[in-house]
Amino acid sequence: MPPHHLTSWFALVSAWVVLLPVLARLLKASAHVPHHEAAARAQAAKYRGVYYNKRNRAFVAALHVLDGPGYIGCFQSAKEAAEAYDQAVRCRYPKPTADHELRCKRHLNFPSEKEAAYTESPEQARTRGLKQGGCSHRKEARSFELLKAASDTSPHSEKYELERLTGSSRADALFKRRGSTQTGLPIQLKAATSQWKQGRVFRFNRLLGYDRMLVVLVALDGGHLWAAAGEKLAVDHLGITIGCGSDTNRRVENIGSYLAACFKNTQKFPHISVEEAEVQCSPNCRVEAVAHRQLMKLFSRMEWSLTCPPQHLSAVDALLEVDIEGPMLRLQEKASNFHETLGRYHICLRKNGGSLGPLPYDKDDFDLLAACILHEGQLQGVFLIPISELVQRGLVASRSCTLYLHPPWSLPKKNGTKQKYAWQQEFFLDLRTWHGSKEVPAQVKVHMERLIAKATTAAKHACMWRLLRPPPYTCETFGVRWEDVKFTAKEEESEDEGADPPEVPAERATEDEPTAEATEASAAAPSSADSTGSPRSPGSVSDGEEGIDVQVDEPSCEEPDANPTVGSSGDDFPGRKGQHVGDDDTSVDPCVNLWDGIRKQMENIIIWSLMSVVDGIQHRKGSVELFGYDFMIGEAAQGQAPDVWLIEVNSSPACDYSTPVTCPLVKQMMEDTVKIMVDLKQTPGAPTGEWQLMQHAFSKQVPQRMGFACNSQLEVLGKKMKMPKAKKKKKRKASKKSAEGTTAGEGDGDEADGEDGEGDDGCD
DNA sequence: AAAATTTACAGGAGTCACGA
DNA sequence: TCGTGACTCCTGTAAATTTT
Repeated sequence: MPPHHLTSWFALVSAWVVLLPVLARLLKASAHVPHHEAAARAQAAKYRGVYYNKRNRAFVAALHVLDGPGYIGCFQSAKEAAEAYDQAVRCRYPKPTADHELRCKRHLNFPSEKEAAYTESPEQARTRGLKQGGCSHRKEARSFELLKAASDTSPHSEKYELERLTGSSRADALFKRRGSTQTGLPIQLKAATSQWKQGRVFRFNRLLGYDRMLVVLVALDGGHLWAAAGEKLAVDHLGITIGCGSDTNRRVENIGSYLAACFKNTQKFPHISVEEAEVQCSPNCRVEAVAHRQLMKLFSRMEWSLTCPPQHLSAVDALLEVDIEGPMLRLQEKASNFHETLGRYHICLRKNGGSLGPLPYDKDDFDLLAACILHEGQLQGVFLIPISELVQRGLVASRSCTLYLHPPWSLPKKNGTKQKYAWQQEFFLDLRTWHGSKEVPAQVKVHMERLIAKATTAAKHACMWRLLRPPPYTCETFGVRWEDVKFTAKEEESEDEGADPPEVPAERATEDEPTAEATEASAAAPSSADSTGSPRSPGSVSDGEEGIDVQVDEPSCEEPDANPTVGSSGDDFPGRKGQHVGDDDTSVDPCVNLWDGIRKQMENIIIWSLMSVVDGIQHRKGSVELFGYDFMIGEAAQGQAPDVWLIEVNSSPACDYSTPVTCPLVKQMMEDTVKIMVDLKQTPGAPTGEWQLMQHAFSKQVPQRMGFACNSQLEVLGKKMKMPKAKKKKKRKASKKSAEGTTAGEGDGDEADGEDGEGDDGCD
């Protein structure tokens, strides 16, 4: 036997010697599992939510959700358990629930043909994707807010402050001396919402790897804080049950003092700088974090403010405020290191599309792309490209693609490609000579101002409404969850089919189908009674005295018709402005404020519509009526306000929470109505919330009519005039004679006229 | 009830096929 | 052979689901 064969033989034998004990253990283990149990497990594995319980020798069906253990029951066969699981899924996520169809398709063991055939629309997929994708950012922000709020109440807050670090940094926050730019105590934040019943258990994951760092565990929905040194957390995941040892051993009541104590213990918690914290984050995220910080520094040198959006939006990484009164530019930040082998920089232009995978950006997703290019952690330059430019070049809004960036020192080698990317040079800022110093080179400064002005103009002219900030209140403001309060069409149908269908206004049937296309605006207007004469519905409010007639026909309407409160202010929400363009900004064309025109038209429509029915309204003391106006806004011609069209007016409009958007609006409206009905009556000048007094020029022209509608005391003074009988008879005889030659109808009309004339005479 | 695992997401970096 | 662009991979996170 040749020597090399001998070697192979020995290798084979030694491999078997090593493998045999392993095989023996495996065989022993498999022999230990009874055949029937293995078969049962295989049966259970066929179905979702079904497990084999060897102790009971039964199949367990379980649907575990956040608010309960989810045990369904034990069954003799796996199929029975699977059917029970399906039933539980259908109960847990009934039809009106969001994602019902998708859950049925994905989760049911035996979906119907219709359920199996369900396909998610792109909008639904994207909404779902954003809901999941954005949650981590929201959690991170929320946990920092909670920690900051807790530490700010401490007396130590005068001396120390918490600084939030960029999202991907390994440390989430630095606790440092107030105003200091030096190092601080690195804090890793971990957030969790309660699991199980009564919010008693909080589960934190991925706790390892934070040595020499203070780990703070935040209970998002309980407000509790726990803290421990990173190295003391010897487990990767930790469940904390309120009241148990896991809670009491780590709970920190006075976080301010605790942080200050940790801050002083530099041996245990070595201080680090912001830059050091960034270096500790993952390589992928580090690029982005480093770029963001340097970009922020660059913009601060220009006295511009770069902030994180208040709510995480998938396509918006930061908000750039160039001017306090100016619009806010929504930035999509990208960063790239130089690719050594390929000799280029590149970024991916795509966004999360839920189950549909990556999607291209939409033309309204952001205003400005800030693509940073780095080398060894230093910002070499940045491309500031308005989204309109990207749209024009087919890089967004049509497909998701990779954008290859070519700064002047890394131009493509081929002439054709060089030409293809030549357009990028216009949007490039060379920052190689800047080095983060206080003075930005003058040439760069001028170029940057020009680029930002260009993006600002494009953004302002693209769509005015995007620049409006959302109302300052959401469902959370009122401490409610949309899932708990939402009103569904099904519920309404069942209600409508109930006791008195005739009393439900006809408009109700159509009003709760919100259309995304139609811009809906609701306005309340005063009235002394329901013009339809229908009984009061929950939409009506009563104050026990006069109605809210102050809104239209107060004598103060005699103010000049140029009263600016009518639609010109644009600040219908606190802190929300129409985002007027700074007049002094000569480099940018002033943007047309479309909202003022829209609002003026809406108010005119409201006034005219009420004027047209004012005669038919009967006053009812102590009552007011709420009207809901539906408007549609047409397309605006260049530089002109768009036409506003009235769709319908609903008396006693539905005040249910038909959408997550209307839910907080209705709640706010209810609260503010009380301010008008109670507060304003008791204290003149009291705040009225979102309600604004409509002082319309037109109301001046018909003071008597409006006064009549609002229960003014109309009284006829004087005494009845007695008409001479003979004269009257003559007149009647004369009219009788003339009536013989005419039709009976005409005669009736004359008689009526005569009576009217009599009345008029009396009045005179 | 608790622990473990899977899923889904975003982001930059890397790979590979194609064509000039 | 090299430049280009589409596609995949890797990492980190929290939520959801599965298993014990």
